[in-house]
Amino acid sequence: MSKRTKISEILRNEATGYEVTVKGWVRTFRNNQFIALNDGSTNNNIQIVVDFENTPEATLKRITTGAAIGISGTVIASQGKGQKVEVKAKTLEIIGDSDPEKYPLQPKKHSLEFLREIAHLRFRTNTFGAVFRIRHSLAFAIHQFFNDRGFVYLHTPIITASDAEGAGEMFRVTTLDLNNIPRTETGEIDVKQDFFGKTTNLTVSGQLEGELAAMAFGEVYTFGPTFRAENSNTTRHLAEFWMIEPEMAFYDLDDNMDLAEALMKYVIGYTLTHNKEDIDFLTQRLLEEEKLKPQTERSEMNLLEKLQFCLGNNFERVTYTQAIDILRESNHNKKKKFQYLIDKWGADLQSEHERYLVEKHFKKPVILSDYPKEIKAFYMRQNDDGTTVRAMDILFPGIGEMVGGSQREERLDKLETRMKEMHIPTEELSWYLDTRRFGTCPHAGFGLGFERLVLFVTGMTNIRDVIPFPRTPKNAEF
RNA sequence: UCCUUCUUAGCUCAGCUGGUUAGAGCACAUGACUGUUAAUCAUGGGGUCCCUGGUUCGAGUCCAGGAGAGGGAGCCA
Repeated sequence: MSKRTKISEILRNEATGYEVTVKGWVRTFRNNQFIALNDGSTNNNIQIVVDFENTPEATLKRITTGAAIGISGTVIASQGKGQKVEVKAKTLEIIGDSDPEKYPLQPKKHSLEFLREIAHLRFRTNTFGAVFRIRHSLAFAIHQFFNDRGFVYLHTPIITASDAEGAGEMFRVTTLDLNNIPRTETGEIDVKQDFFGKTTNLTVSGQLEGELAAMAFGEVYTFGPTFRAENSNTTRHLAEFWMIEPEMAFYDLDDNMDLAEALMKYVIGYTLTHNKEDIDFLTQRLLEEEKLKPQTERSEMNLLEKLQFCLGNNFERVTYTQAIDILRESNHNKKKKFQYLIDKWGADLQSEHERYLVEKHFKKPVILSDYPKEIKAFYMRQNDDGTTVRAMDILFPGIGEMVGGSQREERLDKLETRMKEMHIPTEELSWYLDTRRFGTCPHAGFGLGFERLVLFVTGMTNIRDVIPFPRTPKNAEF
């Protein structure tokens, strides 16, 4: 068989009367005659019409759900109603059999939980086909966005020796024999004998390294895997996830917010034009799912409307202090409907509060800024009030924190003082402090959780369904 | 890690106050039909009722412990 044509191409141009070769995987085989074939180029299948009267019985029996087949034939206008064009098969080759008794996917609706257990096959379903094509588009659009603006894509290390970032529990990296750990005279693990001669971990953030490069290139971004050994079992946490971390010299917090908002809108807009079919499919899928819910729990907007709304409206920008006032004055708080009632300034917001602000009060993405310094990291720039820092979180409906960022403290004395207050070893991070010693400047950056972005754009609700092979506590399958 | 719900056929699920042979739809097999859209119709095979222990004449059902999964919380992206 010759070079194959992608199904997306045949369906897109709708032309007829020409010869093609298509290859893909059988979704269903109806009436001993009609194959719904999918090759992953689009969620839509192409209908193959088999001349069953002139095809060996043994071959027909091998056209089963999941089998890989190749067909050469003519693209013709379809006599049926479900599609405009179809391929009338001249030759049909079974490339890879699929035992229908053992193949777990059936032409029916499967639960997401079941598909998660067969993550190696779930790409072959409509839902996951759409999700992972969108995931690809979002990744591509992110690079496009930054490249268009002259940012340098920086690869920060995955193995790191600094454990001073305080961004959560880390995965230890070692080549020591765990059954026979070398000890020092005092009984501690002798890390000098380990591969790097010191304690090393998987990265929890590329931010500190990103800042170093920003002090040379002006604007950089990272996009890579990130690892957190937290024992989190939620629909929005993974032990291994992908994060985008831009870092920009000569930016203040407002510039930072502008960039983050522009990025989000650009990549969402990109998928709306390049993944229209997949988004339409997911929108439909969600609508059907919502039919099962009581009226009151249904969303006001469908997925497509939600994404369009997000593009057409500015994100609401409020300070932490304003947010506390809104929450405190809300009927929800007065009627004591919050599990944690808002009384005094300074407490960290619970996710019920964030959800109230985003989903009930503003009904759109919200950028919260200027948090109390006690609940934020050491590197954030201190405001003149002495109590808040130039931090910002972008909260999205249904997802919560999608972006966390800040203007960085560029003043060496202030930074060192804060590090000492928070017991961050300054000697170990001397290389980081060098940026403040040699040509320091105002700068800012943020971290965007890639899977959370994919969650929002696809309308999926569990983060394990938007990464091919999720790593979570007690689970590293595939 | 905490709270909570769940675990019955390949999948989705029913199984009442404990009762004798555990059901349905889909899938699968066989046959019929042959322009079907998750094709249809007929027939058929298919079960460690998550595991361990207990209560009872009798446990899918009740109790205890364990494992796994879902949802919520904390932590965060």
